[in-house]
Amino acid sequence: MDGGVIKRAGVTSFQVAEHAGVSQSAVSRTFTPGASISTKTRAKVLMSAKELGYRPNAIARSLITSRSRIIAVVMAYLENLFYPDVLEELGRLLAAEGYHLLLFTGFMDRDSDPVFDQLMQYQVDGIILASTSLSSELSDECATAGIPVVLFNRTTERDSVSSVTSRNREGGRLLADFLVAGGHKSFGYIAGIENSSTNRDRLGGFREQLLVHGVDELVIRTGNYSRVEAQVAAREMLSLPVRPEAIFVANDHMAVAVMDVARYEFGLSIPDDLSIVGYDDAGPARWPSYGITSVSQPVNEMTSATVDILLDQIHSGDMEPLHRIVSGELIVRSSARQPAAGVIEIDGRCLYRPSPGT
Amino acid sequence: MDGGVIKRAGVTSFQVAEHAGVSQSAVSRTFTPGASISTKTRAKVLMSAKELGYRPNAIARSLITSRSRIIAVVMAYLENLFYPDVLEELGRLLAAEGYHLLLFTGFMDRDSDPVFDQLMQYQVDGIILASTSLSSELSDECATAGIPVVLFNRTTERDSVSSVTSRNREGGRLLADFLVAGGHKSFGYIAGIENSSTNRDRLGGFREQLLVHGVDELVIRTGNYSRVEAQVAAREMLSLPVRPEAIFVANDHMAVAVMDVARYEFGLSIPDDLSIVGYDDAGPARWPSYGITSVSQPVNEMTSATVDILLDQIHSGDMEPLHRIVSGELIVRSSARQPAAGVIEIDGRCLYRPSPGT
DNA sequence: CTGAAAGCGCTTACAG
DNA sequence: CTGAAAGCGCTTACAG
Repeated sequence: MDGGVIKRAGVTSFQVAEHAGVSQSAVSRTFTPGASISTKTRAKVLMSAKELGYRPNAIARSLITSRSRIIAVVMAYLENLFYPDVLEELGRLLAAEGYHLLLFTGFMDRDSDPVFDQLMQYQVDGIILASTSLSSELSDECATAGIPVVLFNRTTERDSVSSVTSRNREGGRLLADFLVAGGHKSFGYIAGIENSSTNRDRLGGFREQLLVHGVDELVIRTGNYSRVEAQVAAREMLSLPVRPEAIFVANDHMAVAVMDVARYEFGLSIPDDLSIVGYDDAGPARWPSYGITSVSQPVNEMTSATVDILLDQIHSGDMEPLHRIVSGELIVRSSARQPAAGVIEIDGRCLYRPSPGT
Repeated sequence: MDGGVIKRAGVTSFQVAEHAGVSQSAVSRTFTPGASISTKTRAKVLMSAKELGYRPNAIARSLITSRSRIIAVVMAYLENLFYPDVLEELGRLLAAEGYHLLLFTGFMDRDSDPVFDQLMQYQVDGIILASTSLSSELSDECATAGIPVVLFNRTTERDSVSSVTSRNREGGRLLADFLVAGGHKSFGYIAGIENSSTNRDRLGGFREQLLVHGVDELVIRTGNYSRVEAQVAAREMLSLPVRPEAIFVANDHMAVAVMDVARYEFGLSIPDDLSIVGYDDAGPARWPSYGITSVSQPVNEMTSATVDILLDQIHSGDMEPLHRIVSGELIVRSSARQPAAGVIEIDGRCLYRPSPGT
């Protein structure tokens, strides 16, 4: 099946031991931090190792220690720059702790069950699921096996996995406040994947707070966090006999597509003819040609919380699920009409922080 | 050092064998495609395996076969959407062949030597280096060890590693033709990393062909393929007493930043006041708010060439370096003034293909 | 087709 | 501190 597969010969600890005139154990101890070995023996081994080009075989080590130092990262899709950002940061954090990252992608709009077998076969020490989930059975299996799982930017009612999210509901509320304060009267929402927790919470908060302001109408179309579907959704919404004055697009990735449809297919000027707000504060939102007013999801905070939880659980063996929720800010840029009050500047960023009671 | 590390107990082939009343060898053969095993035995094993929740241990398999089925992918940076695209496609292609992807990032502007040890310890079967390289010694070490290395979107004079690139020199030439035909008289170039082959070739071709057209002046600033540095370079170039009429930015990722500086810091209208062309045909180039005229680097062709070379060499053991060069197209959009002739539409894409001899 | 056995390259009690 | 030895969970000649 594999055609002719050629075996490679590597230098082993036995060869180094022989060359250095010590036992194989001594070689192993030299490369095991904290093992008891004299400086002299260690030096001899190190010399021989260098001369022979020896490198410990991590696979053999994994087999005996039952620890691979590999973390599986399953990322639904990379099309949205938010995720490459997250991925790069996760890589950095894991590398700093001596862990390696086995990447699986392409699970947009469905759970990660199809790769579960693969990653379990590789004896990964932990699993990070970004924008994707796992069936209950598989989650439970991980818990039983003592393999921690952290959902990133998604959460679940089930209790066997941890999660790291931001305050999506508050974010949705804040955007409603912002748009109402900006004088808008009619509203649209372009949804992400409908049963994702992010989408539910952002929409929930938005709608809830609109209601507080006495608005009970909201036009909804679904973009499933996909660029192409968001375009379709935008075309539909903008073709309505009465088009909403302001649209909340469930993430910046889709908001970019929606802005382009509004500008180049409908000839609308943003924010004069139409206000658009997004979510994530992802790369393109910060590029002036889009300049999207957006609620941030702090990548650094979210990734380090993820890695913290994961490594803590690996080291403690305690599988008690943790749910960390971080706070974002409403970053004000040029894609939506601004309210008269509440926009303040901090560290060069414009934030919307309405004073309580207004 | 690791705190208390808890060992996990997994189901082994021995347990399955016992449960099924067969030998451990039979269990192994059941999970080895092509191994000689009777349908009946196989069925028994499969039942027991399912009942016990057995999964072959890929780490143990790797140790005995000297094949990890892991490919290391070292990617300089993910900030440029071209690379996440490439990464997703590589993941798809490798998964289809039963390989897994160990990701290393963060090697912008330098070679990948720092992670070399890590990836060798994991006994990877092959290495893909995207926009980064390896020192000669390490490249040679891979060749000796029989581990194929493919450079993606970078090439080298050294002969011990393979490479996949596009016709960067031709691309540079074509852009010169395009801009000259568009009536521009003065030109700028915002460079990528100066000693990268992509930068050298794009600039070389561009300059060469400008010369053919009798233009020997070219203003150059360096952006090192970084967004921030490209902004600085753009500010400098646009502040010149006589600003170039057309700028070739060495990739689309930087071109986006340059356009925003031109538009929002210098109040220039594109392409009326300034023409900009880029390279890659990366995501944002296709977004109408940028609409960058750009030479494409076909992701699918380049990634499949990369995986083909790698897997061929893994299976054949033949380390003879291969250099595959694929062709791109000049995709015409709205960021640069168009020539009167030579722009044609094919499959809904506007391409620049000057008829020979004009 | 099947099983007993050797061995992949390590770590880690155990005894000294 | 050091070495001999067991064993991690598999694959694969080898003999039947």
